[in-house]
Amino acid sequence: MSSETRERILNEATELYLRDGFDGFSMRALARSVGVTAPALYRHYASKENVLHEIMGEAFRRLSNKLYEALAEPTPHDRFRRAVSGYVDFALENPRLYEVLFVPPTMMGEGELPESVQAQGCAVGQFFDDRVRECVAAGVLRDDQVAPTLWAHTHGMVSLYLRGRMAQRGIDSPERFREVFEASTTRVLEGLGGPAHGVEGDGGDSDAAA
Amino acid sequence: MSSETRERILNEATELYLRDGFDGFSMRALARSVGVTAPALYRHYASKENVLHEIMGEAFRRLSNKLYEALAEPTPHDRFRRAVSGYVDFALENPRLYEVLFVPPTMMGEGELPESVQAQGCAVGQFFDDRVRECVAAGVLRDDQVAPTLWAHTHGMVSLYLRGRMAQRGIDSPERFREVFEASTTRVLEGLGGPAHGVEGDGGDSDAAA
DNA sequence: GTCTATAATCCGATAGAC
DNA sequence: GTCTATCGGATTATAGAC
Repeated sequence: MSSETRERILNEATELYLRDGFDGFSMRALARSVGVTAPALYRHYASKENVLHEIMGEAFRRLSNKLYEALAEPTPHDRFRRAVSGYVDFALENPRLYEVLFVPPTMMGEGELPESVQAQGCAVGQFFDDRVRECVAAGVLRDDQVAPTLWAHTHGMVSLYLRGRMAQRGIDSPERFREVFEASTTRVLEGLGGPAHGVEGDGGDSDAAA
Repeated sequence: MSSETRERILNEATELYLRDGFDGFSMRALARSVGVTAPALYRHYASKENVLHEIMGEAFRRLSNKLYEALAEPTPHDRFRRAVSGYVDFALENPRLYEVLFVPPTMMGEGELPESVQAQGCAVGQFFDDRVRECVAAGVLRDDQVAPTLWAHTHGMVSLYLRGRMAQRGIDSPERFREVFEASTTRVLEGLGGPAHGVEGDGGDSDAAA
């Protein structure tokens, strides 16, 4: 069946990318891994760029699965915090998959992203928007404009750490990074809302403190 | 002279990268631009990877020059805000130079960065640390732990915008982005310190509000 | 010492036979 | 769907001319 082969190719492609990185990834090596010759791949994927886009889609899918675990938590605040920590977990445990999510268009070819992949990217953004909206409704966050702020802070911290740009400050291990990240997030959250400042959690909706 | 040729090669390499991006960059095209044959380049640079590292160094140098303009401002707070806005200006006006600063190691080859380039990266971080420390001394910011927080927020916002990850929220023009970024930064700063919350600016040290 | 010329090796992608 | 054969182009090393 066609989609079966496609799937096997994508699995091998993902593993190959995870093992050898971006510049070790070639259609010929992929063909060797799959056990066919290179031209056969073009029956399933239009181009190398196309395969890379699908790897990106796969990465989004895995990230989404990780994020959805947060929905098991009981309160909006817990769901939000677990979504953020799940996001960081994913990035630290799968740095290459995380990197491919934000690769500059310059490096993946000039072509547009397939709609399906773009939709998966939007879904991740939407997930955070929903978590934030929940928190706003519960009085934990001040307003729903903070979603980009919080996402940017999280992505920025992870991104700078993964590129070793924090080693100069002694932040050179995952453990140390988590400490710094938690502290930074708490700092940002305290300012961004919660009963401490703007919103009175008079209803006493349980999960107030960071 | 040797270093003269090296410099000319680097200039051409930077222009070529700016024009054609990462995957349009090749040693052959570079040689054509310079006016020599490809193998001649290897007398001056050990590899393509080496040239890319030097482009990264050049990008850091230009960013530093932009940042240093902030030192012309009179107060710590003004210097800090202008450093941040200069940082954003640089990123929006030179998106490809900004991208090369944070390119994943996976995509530039496995080799380590030259020490000189790494030092230039540290210098940028140090510059922000200094601006923050100044602000702490002036009572504008609460403590100097916020430097990574602010840098991460700034880099995260810029990075997500440049990758089109904010278009889904209608943030698809530089003007709109600047609005959102300013609002987000102000939000973060209000929480992170200043007379409004933690620190009383009783001395009334002039530059208090964002 | 600096550059050129040649060549080995790999890559992406296509055409056409089975 | 897969193969063989092949094209055009890229990186990189080596050998030799100025």
